[in-house]
Amino acid sequence: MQHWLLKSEPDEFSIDALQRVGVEPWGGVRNYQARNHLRAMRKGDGLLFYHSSCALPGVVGVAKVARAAYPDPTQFDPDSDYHDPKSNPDDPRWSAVDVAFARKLARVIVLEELRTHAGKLGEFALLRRGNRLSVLPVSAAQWKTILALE
DNA sequence: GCCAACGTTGGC
DNA sequence: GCCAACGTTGGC
Repeated sequence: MQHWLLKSEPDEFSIDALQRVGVEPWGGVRNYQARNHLRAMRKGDGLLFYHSSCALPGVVGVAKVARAAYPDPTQFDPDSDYHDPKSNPDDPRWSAVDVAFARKLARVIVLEELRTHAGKLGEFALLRRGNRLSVLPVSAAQWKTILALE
């Protein structure tokens, strides 16, 4: 099983919102590196759910990949904010996956706390300066370390 | 609201 | 293919 971290702005879509709907299509990603991570996901992969651009940025829950990558329908929807007129329907540029709620953490593991464990976490894209990717790979060791903080 | 990081765009 | 301009992200 592989592991990933998904960022979401809680004002847009929070862990509570994911809990309510159960399964959510994860689309609208318009960055090639993040897209490639989506495409590498397999059904059953573990996901850390991270709240960004908020008062307490940090890991708030665990989710799973419910469906591997498929063409993101929003790229072909002229009414969508994520519409991409340059995407070719015969070779879609953007992908989505389905994300299933697993559980909320007992407490928020805030970014600040993760930084204090930078040594144990090793090379971790989330802790790098200027990190702007919304989908990041997480190693098995990092997964274990982060959840052990809970 | 500020600012650093950095991806994308478009002129040349 | 280079590079300046611009837009977006996200922590603070």
